[in-house]
Amino acid sequence: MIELVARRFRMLGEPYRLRLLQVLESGDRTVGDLVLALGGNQPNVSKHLQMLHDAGLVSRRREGTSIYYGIADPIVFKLCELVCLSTAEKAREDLDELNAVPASSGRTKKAAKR
Amino acid sequence: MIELVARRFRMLGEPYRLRLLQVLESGDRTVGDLVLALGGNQPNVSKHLQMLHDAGLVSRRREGTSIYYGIADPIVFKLCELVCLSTAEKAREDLDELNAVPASSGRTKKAAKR
DNA sequence: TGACGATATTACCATATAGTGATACAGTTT
DNA sequence: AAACTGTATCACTATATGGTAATATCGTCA
Repeated sequence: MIELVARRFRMLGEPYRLRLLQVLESGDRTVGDLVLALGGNQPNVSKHLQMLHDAGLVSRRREGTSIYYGIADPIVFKLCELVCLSTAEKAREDLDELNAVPASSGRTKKAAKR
Repeated sequence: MIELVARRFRMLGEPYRLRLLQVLESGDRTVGDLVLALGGNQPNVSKHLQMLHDAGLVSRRREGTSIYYGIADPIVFKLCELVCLSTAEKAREDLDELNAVPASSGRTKKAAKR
């Protein structure tokens, strides 16, 4: 069970796949559309889409010679929203922490506390 | 930005790390505790904890010679809950789909529609 | 200070995964 | 059926990642 959950997170742990999902959020697209929208070559896009489909995150339907992919599980966006918020907050904290060390450029105190 | 979000998802895409977080949900633990609780060797556990700490998901505090790790960002559990629900649902659907093909053992109709 | 317990780091190997070019396959049109 | 378009698959390489053993580091206590 944990293995399945981890696998799902891994699907979202790839920037290109996140961008694919991001484009699909505005509506179904063909493989060609996605290649044009994001760059990269077609086999790679197909491979990522295949993985997302196997994981049940995107849907697939044939229309003539084209194949349209779409979001199958909207949970993706809830997840991304949560992670975005949390990530942004951490980034802000990291900045504050840097500013909290008003020392000059060189290694002034200790590099960190380990 | 997308890179950071993806990195965060990747942190959750490893079964052993999910189990670490699962144990930490019930309270802070030392590295030794976690080694005992989950098995595996100490360097590996330390490495995973280090990664989780770098990602801002767990906290770390020293107490004598021991180091206690704890959950730093409770978002983890919201995420896991969502993914668990969604994963379980997909598993159920997959089962239904299998049952919907009442055919016998061999390849009776088509393997799949590709 | 020297020995000890707890944790971190290093070095290494094995495996998984992403990217890419060539090619195969499916559907359409003629 | 042949040619064409769109998509999937294969084969390969490069890189990233996890597991493990050996070793270093840190804090404590005698």
